[in-house]
Amino acid sequence: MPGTAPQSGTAASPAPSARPACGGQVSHAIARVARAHRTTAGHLLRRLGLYAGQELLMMRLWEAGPQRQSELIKLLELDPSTVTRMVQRLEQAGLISRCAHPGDRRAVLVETTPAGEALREEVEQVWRDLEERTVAGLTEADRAELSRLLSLLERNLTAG
Amino acid sequence: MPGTAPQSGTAASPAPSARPACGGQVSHAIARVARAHRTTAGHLLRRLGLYAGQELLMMRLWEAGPQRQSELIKLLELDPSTVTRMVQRLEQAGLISRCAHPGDRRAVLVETTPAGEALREEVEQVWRDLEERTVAGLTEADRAELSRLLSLLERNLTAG
DNA sequence: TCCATTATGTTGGCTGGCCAAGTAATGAGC
DNA sequence: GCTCATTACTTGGCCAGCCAACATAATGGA
Repeated sequence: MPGTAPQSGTAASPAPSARPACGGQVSHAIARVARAHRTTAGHLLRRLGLYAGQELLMMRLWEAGPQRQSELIKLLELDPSTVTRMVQRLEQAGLISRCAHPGDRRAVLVETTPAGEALREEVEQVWRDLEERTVAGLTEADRAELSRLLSLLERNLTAG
Repeated sequence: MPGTAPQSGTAASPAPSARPACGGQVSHAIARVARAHRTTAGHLLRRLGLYAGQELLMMRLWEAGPQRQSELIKLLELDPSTVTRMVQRLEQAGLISRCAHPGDRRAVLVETTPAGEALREEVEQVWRDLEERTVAGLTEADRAELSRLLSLLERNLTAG
């Protein structure tokens, strides 16, 4: 019961939100970490004129070059409608351009503009900073272990 | 300046064989796991008439009883506007009710309705299922290690 | 050749979540 | 009492992301 002495004070010696067993130990932790992570990324990216999530699309284009939207959807594992709108906004922002696919009139080819290309270094720097900040204080062994465990979780959660 | 060098001071000894480390090893993993986790939770909750995120608010109310909105904001670490709308929707769904705080005419007291209370067991079961599914195949030691590492990440990311 | 199936993308509608700006009530200081 | 900062909450606007329904185009089979 949280009713016991919620009166702030000095008792907060351990972790701030000391939340003993309330069912979803790891689940809660994942959710909290992920939100903080996304928020941090969002703040860093906003100075570049991007919103969290958009940088992943740009990164794919930088790495793999012009692609059809369907390819981006597969790679990013997003809903088609999400990518459609993201592409629309990035196009309006002048960072990417769309053109018809020669040979498949259904498809849309997406590619970066010079302005989009110009962001590459900064965005990659943001991600390096973010990663560094995220795993600060962890040993190499810790990082490897964390990657291993997260991979297991991802397999668990994408299986069904 | 950052030229073409692989950057990063720490040696990337772990083979970047298949998935070339594009900067955010852990960052990417966190993002992917969290999205899968949230999506899974969303699917499970939808059968109960809830959206991902709403269950956390309900859980707080179940555990701590009627509360002012400002308290929920602090506990959930959400933006005030987010909570306002979440509360509006949950009220419209008949799961919670709002009433004026006696003694502070600014504040709003939020409490569960019988319909909201009736969801408690099912939602808690969903979270148990979700947790079980998330950490399936991990040993007790793995789970403890994962919790420890995630706590460190959270501290890193909420520090700034 | 024609038709059903599949692939590609779009729009509408709904949510969580944030920021910025604004209203109303409280409380501290003078 | 009066002023002013703080607190509590709301609204408008914007984004990511999902589902459902849709129109178009390519493909495969009869």
